[in-house]
Amino acid sequence: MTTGNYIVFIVDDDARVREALGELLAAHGIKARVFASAGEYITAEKPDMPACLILDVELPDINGLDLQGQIAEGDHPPIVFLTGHGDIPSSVRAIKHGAVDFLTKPCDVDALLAAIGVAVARDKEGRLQRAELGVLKERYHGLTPREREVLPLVVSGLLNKQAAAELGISEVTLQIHRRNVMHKMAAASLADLVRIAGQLDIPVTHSRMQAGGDL
Amino acid sequence: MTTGNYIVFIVDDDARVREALGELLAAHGIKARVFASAGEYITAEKPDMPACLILDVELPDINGLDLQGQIAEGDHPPIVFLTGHGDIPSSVRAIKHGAVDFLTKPCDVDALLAAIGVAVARDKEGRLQRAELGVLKERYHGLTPREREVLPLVVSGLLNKQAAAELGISEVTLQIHRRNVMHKMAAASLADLVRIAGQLDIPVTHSRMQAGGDL
DNA sequence: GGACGATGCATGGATTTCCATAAGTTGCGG
DNA sequence: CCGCAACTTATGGAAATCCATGCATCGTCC
Repeated sequence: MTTGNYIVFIVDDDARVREALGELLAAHGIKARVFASAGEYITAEKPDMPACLILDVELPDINGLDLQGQIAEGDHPPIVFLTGHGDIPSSVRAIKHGAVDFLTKPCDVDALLAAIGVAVARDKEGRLQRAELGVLKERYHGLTPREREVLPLVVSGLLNKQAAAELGISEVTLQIHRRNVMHKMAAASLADLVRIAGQLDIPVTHSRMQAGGDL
Repeated sequence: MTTGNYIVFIVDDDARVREALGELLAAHGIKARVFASAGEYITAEKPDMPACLILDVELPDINGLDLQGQIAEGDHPPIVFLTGHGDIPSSVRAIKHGAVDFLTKPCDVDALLAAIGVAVARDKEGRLQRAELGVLKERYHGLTPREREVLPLVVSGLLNKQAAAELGISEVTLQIHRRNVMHKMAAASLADLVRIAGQLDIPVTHSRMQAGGDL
């Protein structure tokens, strides 16, 4: 097992719960940081590392489920709900929105630790994904407007000739744009570029359909 | 709104519930078919159309959640759980495993109808996806063993020369295989073939990395 | 044995892509 | 005004791909 290089955020309005959870995790060598309210959690400076959020549903300022919805937009650690007065609709909503688990107090320690493990693993995976995608987006950002027009045509499978006609420029010019795109996107081949474009959700605007070559 | 061309399967051991649900759906012009047990549902001949499965957790033969696990392997309609004695862990497990909703009796009619709507929409989408993927798999199945070796090399971005060397055959022969693959897979371009290979989860075994052409 | 499909190789030409070199316009900011 | 970035075009040769035609071997099935 790799070193547990991660942190667990705990948001609960009950000081005793915060203390108990903190000690429990500390006893297992897990770094933790507690917050008494949603607002406190949101405004706090959080370290940039794999994490997991243990969230109570009943909070003094806003509902835990609503907090889940609010932070759903940006990057946020996977959530494990831990509540004393949970009901089925809440749990359903929580899981539907991506929560790792929905536990009720008092909860099984093993179940909690397992949920934390899953959440952290998911976060690590997610962070890797976001990092990779971030690199691609950065490269895409470095393209000139014209190059951003060329890219979808190329990955659609158009010939240089056809793509050039589409843009109303000469084939030679398009070839240069295409070359620049390949370089800037660090694609080793057209196949690579197609996959990169797929990850960036670049739509296939034109396709080179001709004869219906069925089997 | 398109015509409601779908059917709702109801699995519940309580005859009164079956009857009530059947009438409720009939009153809304929704086709339904009832089953008294999981086994009855599994063995029954079910029409091939968009559907949705309303499932009770407590069944005479096996647990509803276990049934969900069993049919998870193959194609099955999205599940809406409807139970009288639900608990949070059950609901969490159900949703985690892909159930559309987890409702408790007596349940809100609107909620049930909404869940059915979501489930049917999801099934329609899923059927489309499976149909497309099925066509691709069929085409892939039509490839010869050698062609199935050539495909991953080609979509990895290797030059014909390199791919040929990889297989220990001449470049000419590889070109022929490549051509056949394109035809059989009905790919209009290499870009197309790369996307198709992606849908078929064909791994990129070799890549043509050379100079680290960073920005 | 013969038909058939899979695999293999070759030649040759048309098309396309890849690459470098050279050079022109436009528009913006220092 | 000068530099710079973006966009544009041209020429020319090397490399790769696309395509057709022809042919050989091997194993299987009828």
